[in-house]
Parts: sequence; C-alpha cells; structure tokens
Amino acid sequence: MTKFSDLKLSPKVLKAIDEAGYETPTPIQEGAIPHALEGRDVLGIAQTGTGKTASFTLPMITALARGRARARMPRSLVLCPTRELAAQVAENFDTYAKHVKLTKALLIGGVSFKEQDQLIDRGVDVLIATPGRLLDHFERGKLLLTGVQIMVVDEADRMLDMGFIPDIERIFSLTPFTRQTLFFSATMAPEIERITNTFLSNPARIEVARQATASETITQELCMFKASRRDRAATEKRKILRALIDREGDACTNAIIFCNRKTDVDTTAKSLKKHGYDAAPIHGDLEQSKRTEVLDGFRAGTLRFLCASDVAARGLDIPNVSHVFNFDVPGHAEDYVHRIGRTGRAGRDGKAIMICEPRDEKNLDAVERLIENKIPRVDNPLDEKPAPARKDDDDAKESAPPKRPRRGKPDAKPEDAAPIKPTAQPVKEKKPQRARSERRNQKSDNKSVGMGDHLPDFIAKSFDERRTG
DNA sequence: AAAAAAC
Repeated sequence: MTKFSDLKLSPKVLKAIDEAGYETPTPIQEGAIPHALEGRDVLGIAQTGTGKTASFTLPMITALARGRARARMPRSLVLCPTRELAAQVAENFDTYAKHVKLTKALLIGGVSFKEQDQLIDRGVDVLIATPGRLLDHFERGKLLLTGVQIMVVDEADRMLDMGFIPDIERIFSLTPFTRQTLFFSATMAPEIERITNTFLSNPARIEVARQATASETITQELCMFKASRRDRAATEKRKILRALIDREGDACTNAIIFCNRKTDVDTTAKSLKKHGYDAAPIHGDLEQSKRTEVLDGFRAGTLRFLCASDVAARGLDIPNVSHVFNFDVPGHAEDYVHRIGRTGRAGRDGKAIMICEPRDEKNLDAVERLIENKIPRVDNPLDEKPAPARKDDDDAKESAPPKRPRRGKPDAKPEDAAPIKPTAQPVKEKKPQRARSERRNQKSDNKSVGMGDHLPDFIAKSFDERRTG
C-alpha cells in the first residue's frame, strides 16, 4: 500500500503530514499527487470529503518550496466558490507548510482590502481567493497574475452553479498559458468539460468514487407535517424541530439545521435560542466576521446547533457532525445529498432528519428519485403526546406577547419541558452495514449505491439544460 | 424560488 513517504513530496511536507497524524494517502491524493509533482495538469473528479484539498496543497507546497515571490506577483493561485471554503484551504496550507517558508494571502470579500493589499505588495507564494474579490484587486491594478505558475480551481461545478464561470475564464486568460493547472469538480457537466478542454493541456484525469455514499453511513428519516392551521404553520414547524431534536437525546451531540431561505435561518436560530438551545445562524447576508465566528465556534464544539443556508451545504469539512436536520425540503434535489453529506463523515455514523410539509411533496419526490430510495417515514413526535391541555404558541418573534402566568400548580412543569417519549422507534432501514475498516478502505472500483459509480443524468447537465428538460 | 459572490 502506498504511503505518503512513497510520494516524492518534500521532506518538510512529509514531516508536517506525519505530525498531523496521516500516513496513507486517500485515492484522490494517491492519484493526483505524482502527476502534480511532475508538473502535469490534473483533472480531479472527486467529491469533498475525499481528501481533495490536500491533493493539491501538498504538491504545491513541495513545488513552491524553492524560489521566492516577487511583489504583486503571486506564484500560485487557488480559486474557491465560497469564502468559507477559501478559508478552509488557507488553513490546509498552514497545516502542511509549517516547516516551509511560504507566504500566503487570503483574498475574500467581506473583509477590508487594506490588509490583503499589504500582503500582495510584499509578494505572496500562494494566493487563495474567491473570484469576485480577486478580480476586484486586479482591476484596482494591485495585482499581476503573469507570475502564476500553478493555478487551482476547486469545486468547479459549484462555480458553475453560482455563475462564476465567466470570471474563471477571465482569470485563466490573465495567467500565463505555461502555468500548471489543477482542476477539481465533483461532476463533469458539459460546460465544465468545455472549460477543461480549453484551459487544461493533456491533463491526468483522476476520478474517485464518493468515499461513502449517503445510504451507507447516514441513517435518514422523514417526518411529514401538516399544520393544524395555516397561520400556525411556522410556529408548529419550529416546535416539531425541537421535538425531533429532543427525541435524539444525547446521541445528538451537534447538528446543522438547513433552511431554504435566509430569513428562515435567522428565525429558526432565534427560536431555538429562545427555547434554550445553543444555536446560531450562518448565511450569506451576515457579516463575514460573524460567519467566521459562528463557524469556528461550531467546529470547536462551543456551538451545538448551526442553522444554515446552503452556503454551508457543500464542501465544508466539519468532521464531527452527528445530525443534519432539514427544516425544509431543498428545492434542488442534489442539495439534499450535499446537505446530509455534512454528517456521517470519515466513516462515522450520521443521522439526517427532514421535515416535509404537504406543499413540499413535489420536491420530496425529486429527492427520492435522485437518491433512488424512499426515505423512511417516522412519526411526528408531537402526535405522540396526548393532546396538550394548553397551546403554547410562542415563537421567535421579538414582539411576542408576554406569557400569561400559568394556571394550576406553581411548580407545574411547562409542557414544553416534558420529555418526549417516542411511542414507536424511528424506522431504521437496517442495511447490511459494511465493517468500518472495510468502508474506509473502499476504493474506486468498489460498487457503491447512490452517487458512487452511478451518476444520475441530471448531474451531467448544465442548469439551462435541466430547466429546459 | 433561492442561495452564493464585489463594492
């Protein structure tokens, strides 16, 4: 079996890998690193969670260890679709370049130009950026891309979804055509194919199957929910969410709760907090400092519930998420796969629970068609209790009327605090689980269900094609 | 119909 020490990485990089506790490369690393070290272009087709980031950072650090950056002329460039992903890549560089003298700058929006400018002025070896901010710097004349020897495009399919492809093409054209290009995408939509044909030259194509498919390490559940009255739907849905969380008990160490809309992310976070849950929101309308703070807290374990928009659905690597709650059925079926993929990572078990209202059933159908499975239905936890004597209608509105004093005994427990006892065990579709070690060693030639070997048609289509059918 | 990314 190949070890990192068998790859021709610099000894200083190997030392850092060893200190980080890694010995054996993942399939994408084993496939891509030798080609990248030879200076070849690489086309990596891999999902996140496959060790993709290190498959380009490690050879880059090795290649950049010689030589020095000149002012305003970065020697390498990594492009990422979201700010959080860019920050994550930057951290990866810090981990593996700790014994190498490399300078780097993170160019993302939402933070001041000044610091970024100063770093560029001094000269950086590695520039990690989101496209918008990078072009902004370029247009201010602060940045020359003619010295870029290595360029990385990460999560290209997501760049496509987000409309970044024109920017990417522009950035490509600003770098010398002699550069080495490392290009990563989870899928090969025609548009992505076109870009790679245009900007990569004779790339080594490395393709790895999804490390663990949704159906293997993630237990999925679906809770159907119909509001008792239309104007109570929002409040009742939040109540269901709490009940579903409570039903998981201690098994739910932390969780990401996905909502479709930014306003619902805020409301849900506020509501949970109000009910004593340790929750905070993250979405694109929040200040970057807040986004960073919240995500750091969740990673560190000081925050238990992360309420998120799809900004957090893809790519973010948080190893220990026990649960994903889909407060809404995602409007794009493929987002379901990305969202629940935040749990059950690195061979751990994970649980994904989704709430579905009648009006979301169309979207649910699309999800179930995509994953080629019916998600096991579980009881609505609120139906399991005897009809409440009194409706506790509080929600997240700041203007919520003050609570009336409770009737009855002063020490009577509010019904919300009563432990919710499931009358029926959630239906667990017990699939024959492969042994953990076997799963970890899963190679690309293994048969896997879901999105592994088999690629649903739609994934290979551009958004326009999907719309037009 | 919404999310992300630039000021």
